[in-house]
Amino acid sequence: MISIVTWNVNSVRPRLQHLLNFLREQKPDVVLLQETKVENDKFPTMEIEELGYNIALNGQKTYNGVAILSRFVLEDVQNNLPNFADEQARYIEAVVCLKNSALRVASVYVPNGQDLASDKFQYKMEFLDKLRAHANNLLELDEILVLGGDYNVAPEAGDVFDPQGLAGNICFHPREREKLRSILYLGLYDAWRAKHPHQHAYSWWDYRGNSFAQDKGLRIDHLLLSAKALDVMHDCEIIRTERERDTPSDHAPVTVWLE
DNA sequence: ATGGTCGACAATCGA
Repeated sequence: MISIVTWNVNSVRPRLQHLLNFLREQKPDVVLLQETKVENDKFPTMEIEELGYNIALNGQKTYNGVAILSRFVLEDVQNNLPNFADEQARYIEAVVCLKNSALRVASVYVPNGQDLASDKFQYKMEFLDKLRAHANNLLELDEILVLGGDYNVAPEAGDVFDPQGLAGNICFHPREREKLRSILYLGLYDAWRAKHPHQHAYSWWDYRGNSFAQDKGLRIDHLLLSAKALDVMHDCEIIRTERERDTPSDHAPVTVWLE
């Protein structure tokens, strides 16, 4: 059994103790981090390596930044989508070398988009288009593939606390949901939803307005699995307890276990 | 009622 986690940590440095405790307690095999908000030479590499992890980084100052932590050797590390000259560090991909097979993973940080009138929304649409094109190429390899990350899109009504009230809002707008579906229709599967067809649960809660206490959240952090990965999925859970801690990230980790 | 709360960074900006 191997476990793969996606977690938007909202800056790795103030979250380091939470992250190290998570690694010690849960002992995940692979961790896909988003919003590390730090350049590579300032990433807490030593502390994480001491716990037995290999690290691949695509860091950036102040904003964005993604990383892969792995108990197994990482090969073929790819920073940024190969078909998209992006100045923002939002994508890193690698092959995880298992004993008798290989697994390809990516950590994805889809732009937030701000609001529909913003040019940041156009950038979000373009990023999702480029991610779709690259995912289509990856699927041709017919591998065990896990594209984990903060997609900043809640797929369906059951993934938001107020589907009517949020219908036109960023992260739940029909245009974003359509783009996410276009990626899923390539043959990728939302691991958590596959395991919990009828449940309502969230992975992100705004710091503002006491949102977590009222469970006013969105499920925007996803582990998208190729068919071969879904075939061997054992479980998938949102680790809500991480959001309950003092000074948490606004996102909870999501873990998938593969046999 | 464009508020509210974080993080980075040093006055606002992004989320």
